[in-house]
Amino acid sequence: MELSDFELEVMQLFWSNPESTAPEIHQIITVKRAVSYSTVKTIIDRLEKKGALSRSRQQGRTIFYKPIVDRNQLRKPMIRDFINRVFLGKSKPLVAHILQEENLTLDDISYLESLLKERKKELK
Amino acid sequence: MELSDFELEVMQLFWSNPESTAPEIHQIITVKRAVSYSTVKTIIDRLEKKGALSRSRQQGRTIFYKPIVDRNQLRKPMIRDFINRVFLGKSKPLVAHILQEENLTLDDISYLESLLKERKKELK
DNA sequence: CTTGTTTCTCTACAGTTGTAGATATTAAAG
DNA sequence: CTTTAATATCTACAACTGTAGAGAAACAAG
Repeated sequence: MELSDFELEVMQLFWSNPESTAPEIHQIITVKRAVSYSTVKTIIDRLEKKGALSRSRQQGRTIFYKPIVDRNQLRKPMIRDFINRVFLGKSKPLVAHILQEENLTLDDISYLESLLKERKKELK
Repeated sequence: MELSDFELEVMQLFWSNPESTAPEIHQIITVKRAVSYSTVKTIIDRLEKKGALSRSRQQGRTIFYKPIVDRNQLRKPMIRDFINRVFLGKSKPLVAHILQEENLTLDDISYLESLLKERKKELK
């Protein structure tokens, strides 16, 4: 499933708030930046057409939508694609960059260390 | 600097082969998939217009281009952007996914472990 | 009921992207 | 020199994307 930036942004909101309406999503986005209701509704329509959302129920005129595709399911190919495009397919430099440049708490680090330990065990 | 997928693909080739010509780049891409010379040249023209490439010299009719923007310099905002779009700004789940799902050698793991150790030292 | 408000539907449009043909121009080959 | 091959330039176009207005339809309020 191919999603544009804005489509993905809207999907994120649906994943965080399943069973939402177009006005609600519009409301949330409006807090951060100005965008008209029409625009948001258009994106939702496109997501519906792409099969990423579906109508779950209706209250008066108002339509409730819910995500069809799973967040983690989408993330997987997106990560692979990103690594391919930006890092020539090699994941190590991406991880290295993040470990060096991005904010991580001590807890994060411990957790990631434990993941590495796991992987190491499997490989040996 | 905003680059499309294809533009990025071409830039990758220039980063790997600085001082290349349009026919050369076309040649390389053609090995993997069919695309006409025109198409490739259009992308190169756009990259030049965006200031990502510049003409370095000419041999007869043939123009040599070289990358202006730096690969790592571009990667940085792209990673941030990706984390924002796909992971709501949190880098841990991205790293976690890669550590669990992507191919890593024992050497990769040791290296990443050492990076984590570094970060830990700084945080304490 | 009438009127204002909310929400939906439909249509539109400009910018970007991937795609490539037509044409011009130069270099190479004979 | 003429012909051929290589390269560059210019133009075009359909699909996708972000953007939103106009109008319809239905609900809420008086």
